[in-house]
This record gives sequence, structure tokens and C-alpha cells, in this order.
Amino acid sequence: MSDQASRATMRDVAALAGVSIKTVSRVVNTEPGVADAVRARVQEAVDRLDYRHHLGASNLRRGGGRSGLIGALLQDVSNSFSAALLRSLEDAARDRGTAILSASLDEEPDRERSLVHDLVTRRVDGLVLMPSTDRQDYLASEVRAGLPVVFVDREPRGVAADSVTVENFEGAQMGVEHLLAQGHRRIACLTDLAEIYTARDRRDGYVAAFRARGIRPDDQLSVLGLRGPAAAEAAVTHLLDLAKPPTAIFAGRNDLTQGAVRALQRRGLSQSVAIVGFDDFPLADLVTPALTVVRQDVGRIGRLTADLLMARLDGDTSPPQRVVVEPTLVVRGSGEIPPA
Amino acid sequence: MSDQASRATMRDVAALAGVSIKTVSRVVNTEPGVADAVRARVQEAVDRLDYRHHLGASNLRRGGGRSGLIGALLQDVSNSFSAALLRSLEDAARDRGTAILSASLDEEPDRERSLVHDLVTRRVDGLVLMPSTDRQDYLASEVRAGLPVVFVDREPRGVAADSVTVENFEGAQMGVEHLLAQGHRRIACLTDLAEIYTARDRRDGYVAAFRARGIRPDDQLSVLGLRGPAAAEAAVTHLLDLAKPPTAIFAGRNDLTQGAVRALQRRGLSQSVAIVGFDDFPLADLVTPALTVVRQDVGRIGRLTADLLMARLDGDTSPPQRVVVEPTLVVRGSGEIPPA
DNA sequence: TTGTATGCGTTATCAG
DNA sequence: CTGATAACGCATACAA
Repeated sequence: MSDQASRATMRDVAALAGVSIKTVSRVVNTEPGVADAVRARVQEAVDRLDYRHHLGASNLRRGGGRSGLIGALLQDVSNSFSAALLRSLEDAARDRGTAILSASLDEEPDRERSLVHDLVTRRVDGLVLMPSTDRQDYLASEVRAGLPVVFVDREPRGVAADSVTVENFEGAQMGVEHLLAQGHRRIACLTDLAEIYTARDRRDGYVAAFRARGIRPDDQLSVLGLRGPAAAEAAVTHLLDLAKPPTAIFAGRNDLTQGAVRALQRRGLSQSVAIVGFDDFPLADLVTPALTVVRQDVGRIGRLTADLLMARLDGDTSPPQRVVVEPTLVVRGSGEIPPA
Repeated sequence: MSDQASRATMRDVAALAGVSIKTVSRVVNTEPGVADAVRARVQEAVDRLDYRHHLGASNLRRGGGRSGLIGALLQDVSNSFSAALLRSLEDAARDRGTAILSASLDEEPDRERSLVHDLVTRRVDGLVLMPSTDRQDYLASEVRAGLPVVFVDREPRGVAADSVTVENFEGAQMGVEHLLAQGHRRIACLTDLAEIYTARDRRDGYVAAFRARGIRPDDQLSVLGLRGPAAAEAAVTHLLDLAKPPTAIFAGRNDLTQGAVRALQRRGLSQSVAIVGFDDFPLADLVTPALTVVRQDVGRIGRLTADLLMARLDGDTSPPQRVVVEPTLVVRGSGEIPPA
């Protein structure tokens, strides 16, 4: 009927049904204490006017100020890890009628701060954060004000909050030891900026694996600050051109693994240079040779994160928890290539 | 300080600063007409109390009822296509200070209806929908009430709305013709339920490619209703056991391609059975042989979708647009294997 | 069983 | 420049 009319309100419905606004409220919220005849009349008016409940207004008036919203600030919702995490959160939130506001941080600290501010402004009931900042002191006031925050993949610094992380150090050490055990000594190490929590830990794990055997890695073979597959591909290509090229590669994140594999394939070396990657990804088993990886169970991480947050939403005020998930080595072939 | 206190409101700030609530409002919204000294005093009170603006209340009072929210109902935010789409939307929305509520439909019609209802209840300003329903008549009242809706990947039925889709029929025909041109005749066709818009079109394109050459595909080689990689893997394994197995495979969606490849690898047939998949995905070039696919440019689709929605949000009331994107054939190897 | 008055946190209006 | 008052759409307390 109407053209660009705004939505009908309870008042409109009340007028059409010839009842008070409060009665409409009762019908809409399926509260008891309304005569069937009246209920039917109101319902009809609701249908006629295409009335839709206004959750925002409702929540405003209701005490507690719950919005039924949670925020999820992840690294990049289009990468498989963040995406799988988001999906886990969604599944956990669905039953509670909670919706999810998601956004990507791309490792940009400013974006994190501005997005957190935006979410607070929208009065999210809780927040899942995979931080891009080094420290999160700025969150203290929000936490103090009662905002439940759960960190994923990286531990909080400067603020007390729950976290679900992976044993990056141990995982990396395990992956690199797997290569060392087969006789590799010239093992390249690809990681992102040392400022990034996980990248630093994994790099340290790489070094520790050597140390445990009383040896040291060649510094020339460590490349830091790699921001994506293209950078990893270029770095590996360069390493292969060295006088003494690496016989194996440890890649500190799945996108770097992908870039490294691409470089090896272009050089026809995928069957002769071993590679172990941190973080599994779809199709890692279909590459030739199938990729040996240190796997972090994303589904589990997501579920644990959701559980922690939901418990907080339900009023759990126990001290912050640090949940740490152990990664596992998935042997598929690429990591079992012997040194030349 | 406080323990589980609720957020400070403008009233609290006003009291602490010794001004009226309206003055606080002016400062918070950086409106002109406030003396610098007063502004500073208010700002200090804001900081002291950790006051945060309440966007919901603000929007309620402001006319128009804009929430600064858009909803994105996609097939599954954890699959690469939906995830990339979500990211495109996010990038487009960021500049406008618009946040995104995302959810996965998993091809479940009921979930679509209930989630749309939920989003309307939250007063999203616009909606991006990759429908799981066959018809969307139920959306008519929302559209009439002024909710801008843009369909992605699948065209609307029963409601007038913008859409961005891919030429599924032509794309499938192109992919299958590519196989036919190399002499393949026993070409398997893997698709999801015929009820699904894209699946049906792609299946039709497969048949059309044969027809164009005056021949007919063997019905035995068409498998419908495949709901994921595992189903595709099982189906292909079964097909390979036929007396006259297929010499090539056309897979109607990227997850089905993955399942099919897995089946071929397990049988050691990946170098002897050709395969062309619909929809590219990360790492398709790293599989051996690299996968020949019909690619739909997700970034472009996402941008077009966002552009359409944003234009509507900005008041564009022109008739609904149907934007159709042409897929391209990406030749990489798997589709160029000749028949035995 | 139904309705009236009041307030959630904010902004618009208009007066001081 | 600043503030009192009403109102956004709805729910709670309390009457009737």
C-alpha cells in the first residue's frame, strides 16, 4: 500500500485493533492474560500493518541493557581460520538468539581500537577478539564496565580477560624437530612480523628445536615480516637461489605455506625440498606431495571460545581463564622428504 | 572502581560536569555552539566516567530509524565463496560506518525465514541474501516497507529486488564443452539438489553442451543432490566402479570438485581422468594436476553487490536491477587430460 | 483481563 | 551559548 512509509509501531496496531498499546505489547511478547478474542484482533492488525517488533527499543526499556549482539573481531574473515572460527561462534550463538557482528582487522591496530569502540557504542553483550594490537590496555575500561571479552589465538596483554590459544612454541618446535629428525639442517623459517604474538612464538619454537639438539639454525634462512602468500613465494624463490639453499622449509602460517609451495612447484622442487606448515587448511591433503602440517583444531578452538563467552554472558564472574590447545602433527608426505 | 556497574549515561556525565544533559549531547556529537571551557569540562567527565555513546538510543530518537547495520545471510560463512563475499561487503560498509550482521543458512529455508525476521526486528538498513528458499514471497512485505534487499548468487523469485548472479548455465556449458572438445563423451556431472537455483542451471548447462553437439549424456553419469565433499567423493568412487566409468568429470561446485579430486587421488586416477570444476578456490592451482575451473570473480560479485545495496541505502529508487557476471574458464591442466 | 503513567538513553524544539 | 521539556518505540509497575 504505502510507498516509503516507515514501519508501523505498536501505537498504530493498538489504534487499528481498538486496544491499548500495552495489550499489543502483551500479544507481541506472547504474554498471558489476554482474551483470545482480543489477541486475535491484535494479531490481525499486526498482520495488516506488517508490524515488526523493534528489538532496539524493546531492549532499551528492558533492564540490563542486553542487546543480543556479540562482536567478533578477527584477522580476516575471508581466510579459512577466521572464517571457521566465525562459523563456530555463530553456531554457538544461534541457540541463544544472539547475533554476530563481525569485522576484519588485517593486523591493523588502529582498526582494532576503532572497531572495538564502535561495538561498544552498539552495546554488544560480549566480544571475541583476535587482536592486532601488541597490548590491549585500552580495553580495561570496557572490561571494568562489565564487557566480557574472550581472546582467541593470541593472549591478552594489559587487560585481564579469558583466552583460547594454541601452543605455538611447542607446535613449531614439534614441526621443526620432525624435519631435524630426518637429517635436515638447512631449514628455512618463514614468519610474519615479530610483533605478532603467534609469529614470534613460532619463530622461537623453530630456534628451540635446533637448540634442543645443541645446534643453531643459519640466520640467513630465517625470513620475518612476511605478510602474505606472495611475500612467502618471493622469499622462498630467493632462498632457493642461495649458494647453499635450504633442504627443508618451516612455514609459520597457512598462507605462507601456500606461497612456499607455489615457489617450490614453479621450480619443480616440490618433491625434493621438504616442507612443514603451521596451521592446516582445506585441501592441504590434495597438494602433491600432500602437506605435512602442525594442525590447530579450529572447531575446538571456536567451541571453547564460544563456551567461555557464553558462560560470561550467563553471569560467570570467576577469574579469567587461559585455555591452551595443543596442536598435533599431521603427517602427509611433504614433511618426510629426506635431505638431498 | 565500580564492580558490575552499568554504563554511565549522559545524565551522569551532565551531573558530574555540572551542565545540562543537552550540553553533553552537543559535546558528544561534536556539535557547534558550546564554549570551549564547558566542552573541556564535559570531556573530562566523559573520560572520568568511561562514558560511551549509546548508538541504539541515539538512533531511536533520531528520525529515519537508521541503525547503521546491514545483514548478510550467506550459504556458509566458512566456505571460501561466502567468506570472500562477506569480506567484500565489509570493505564497502566500513567507510560508511556500517556494521555487518552475518549468518549462515546452510540451504535451510526455515533458517532463512527466521533469520530475516530476526534481522528486520533489529532494524537492519539493508540486506544481502544468498537465498536457501525456492521463492521469497515472504520478503514482499519487508521490501514494501522499504527494506533494500540485494540477492547474490541466486535470483529472487516472488519478490522484486536487485540481484548479482553468475551465468551458471553458460559457464557450465563452457566447462563441459571444453571436455567434449577433447573427445570426452563419458562425462560425469556432480551437482547439488535440483531445487537449488545454481545447481539446476549448471546441470542444465551440462546437458546443453551435449545437445549443442547433437548428442546426449549418459544419465547414469549424472549425480544430483550432493551436499558436500564427502558425498561427492563417494559418488565419484562409485562411478569409477561402473563397467564403463567416466573419462572426465564436471563438478558443479567447489566443494564437490574437492571431493571428486580426493576420490581420483585415492584411486590413483588424477592423471588419467579429466576434471573441470565450477567455481575457483584457493590452492586450486597447487593440486596436481592443477585444476581447470570455471571461475566466478568473487571480488567483483561482492563489489557489485555492495554497490547496489549502498546505492539503495542512499535513496536510489530506480527499478530493481539484475546484474549478471560472466564466468571465465581457467585452464590449468586437470581439464586437458585426453580420454583414455 | 485491560489500561495509565512513567522511564530506558538519547535528540529535537524552542525558550532563556 | 545553554537548558527545560517532549518524544522515539517499547516495557514495567501499578491501577482499574
